[in-house]
Amino acid sequence: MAERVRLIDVAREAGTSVSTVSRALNGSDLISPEVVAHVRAVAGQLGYRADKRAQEFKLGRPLTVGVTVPDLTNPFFSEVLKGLNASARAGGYRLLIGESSEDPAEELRLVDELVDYSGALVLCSSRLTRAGLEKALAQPVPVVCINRTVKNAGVVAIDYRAASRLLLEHLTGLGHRRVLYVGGPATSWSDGERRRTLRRTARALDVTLDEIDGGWSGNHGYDAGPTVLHSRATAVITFNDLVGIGLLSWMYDNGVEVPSELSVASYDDIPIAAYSRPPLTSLRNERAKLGELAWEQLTKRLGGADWPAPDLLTPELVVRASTGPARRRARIR
Amino acid sequence: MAERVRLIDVAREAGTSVSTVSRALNGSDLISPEVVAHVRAVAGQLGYRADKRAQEFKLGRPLTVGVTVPDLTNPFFSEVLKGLNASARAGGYRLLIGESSEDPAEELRLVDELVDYSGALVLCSSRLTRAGLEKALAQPVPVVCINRTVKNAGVVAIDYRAASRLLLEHLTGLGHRRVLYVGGPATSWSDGERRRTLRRTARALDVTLDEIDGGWSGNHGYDAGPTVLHSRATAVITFNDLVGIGLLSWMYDNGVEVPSELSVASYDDIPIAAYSRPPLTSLRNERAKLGELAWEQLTKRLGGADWPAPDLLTPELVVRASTGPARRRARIR
DNA sequence: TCCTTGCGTGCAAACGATTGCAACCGATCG
DNA sequence: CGATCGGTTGCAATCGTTTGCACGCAAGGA
Repeated sequence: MAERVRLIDVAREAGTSVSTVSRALNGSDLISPEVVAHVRAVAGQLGYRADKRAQEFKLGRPLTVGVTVPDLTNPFFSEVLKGLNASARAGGYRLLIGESSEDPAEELRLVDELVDYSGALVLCSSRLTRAGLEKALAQPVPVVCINRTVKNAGVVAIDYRAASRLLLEHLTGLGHRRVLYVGGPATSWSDGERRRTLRRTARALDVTLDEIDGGWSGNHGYDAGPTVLHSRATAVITFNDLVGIGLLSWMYDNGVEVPSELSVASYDDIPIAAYSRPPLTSLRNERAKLGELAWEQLTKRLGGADWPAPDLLTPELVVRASTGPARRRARIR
Repeated sequence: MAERVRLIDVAREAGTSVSTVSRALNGSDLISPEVVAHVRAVAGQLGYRADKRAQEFKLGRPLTVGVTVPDLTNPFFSEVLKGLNASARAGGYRLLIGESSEDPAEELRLVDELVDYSGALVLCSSRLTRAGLEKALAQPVPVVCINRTVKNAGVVAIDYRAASRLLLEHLTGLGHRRVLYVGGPATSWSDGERRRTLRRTARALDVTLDEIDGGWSGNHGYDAGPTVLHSRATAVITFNDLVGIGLLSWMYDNGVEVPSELSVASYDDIPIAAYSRPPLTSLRNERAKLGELAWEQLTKRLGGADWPAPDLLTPELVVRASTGPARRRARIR
């Protein structure tokens, strides 16, 4: 811990004025090379670091992007953040991260707070109500939504239509005709999309689709075990891998063989999905890319352009051992 | 997206001066209640929001805490961040998060950058070299290290001595006399601590301890499978749960029964550990609490006090099905 | 020699908020 | 009726940096 060195200290030491120092350090061209060298040397020696707060303050625009995520501990969001963070930093911006704990009210509070510090907002899998979202969009900064489509904002999302089709076609290919969807958080737009596209595709493929409510974590999946068992479905699709892994765990504890008695597949393909038992069939999506695209949209918008068209990312099905041929008849216990 | 409302706009609208508005909004006591009410009303109606950058700039100290973590996608770090974030926000600070991707050089770069914006630094499981750490501590802001002990800084860490003892006593209680440790990243201080304390405790308990190198993720554990199998150990301790789950997965793929043929235990107890197959015996630690304690140390220090004594958190062993009685003889294949 | 030209430099004004200090007001007291 | 005082309010300085503008000075042309 030492004292901060300011521009004026460098100026004094270099025997010149603050403006000269500023220009020398910022590489203005209307200044002599020798002075630049000298000032640079003095600044380096004194360990001068520009006060970014003062700098940004003067320059006007905040070089910060506020981001909200429902849950920091979910690998899906961490990886989106990873991608966004990398891109934003490369563009000279930094991230201010807020976690809403899956709570719409808290998310609204976060938006309200982040906007005070940020020049732009990214809402990742926003759990906001329609009205809340309107309010967020009314803020004096551009907003990008990841995994939620909305007007007057940037949109980057996973193509759930393609996703659901991949899943269901894989399952029908294995002979499944009755599929159960274990849902996610009620406030999740992406859960809604998954349901909508699954229904639609199921109709097209002549598959019977049942749905139950679930949640976003392992225990939600585990708790769904009994209901799943008593359903007449031969295959289950879970909201995400954590739910899927929880469900697999219940099946294991209760002696249900996967996939011979029941197939399980899921969305997201987080890394640990490859190491569940059996390894989970899941939809791989480029999460980091979601973050990168969000940043791209933002830069375009900050550059003065209109919002570009939504970016849709098509996932890829990773088939593992948790899905297999359907049994001819429903399980009987 | 609307125009920003400034203090002067409110002043004009309320027919008063900026100082009065400022005082009214900040609750100064030398101002008449009616004016306060009026100004508040006008400000609210205009949707005034103080420019935090200007505010902080004027006030001098940055209300930001910079944090580095090796890997955002590791649930351990996400939860530490969760705790730290909650405490810091309650204290009026916000978090600037940097991810080093387990790379010491990148971490150093991050520290360098974060310090420009932050009034304090928290290094979470710092992978910095000794020299790098010295450099970080020379920055003009207070620094707290989570899971790394160091002088002239705040320290919050898990009590690995107690942790290792809990693990080894559990295993010896089950009759294991030969234990293998599958290690973590070479740059990890906590891996060093785990090794050191395991060795020491093993000696005390008269257990033979072997060690191999591993890593921090599921595939590191999976890849360690063959080596583990050919070792003569009857029990394995892994660097963390991800490694443990990866190892379990290999054992499953290769027909090794856990725990009858091999016991597996681990550090951290991330949520998904309960849903591996078999569920993983692991050391639960209060990760969020690590973040909270880090904040506490920081506030004390920012308040002018010296660094308090290091906080050590004792973990709790959660026994699940991945550990069981040792076989009488080493596995033969 | 004087005036232009142009480069290099410094002065001072911003950015938006906070705050010490002085000014002002009405009321009370001598 | 004038001085004093407590309670409110506004003026202006300030935080550290950037930048428009004006100034100084040397060189070159008339």
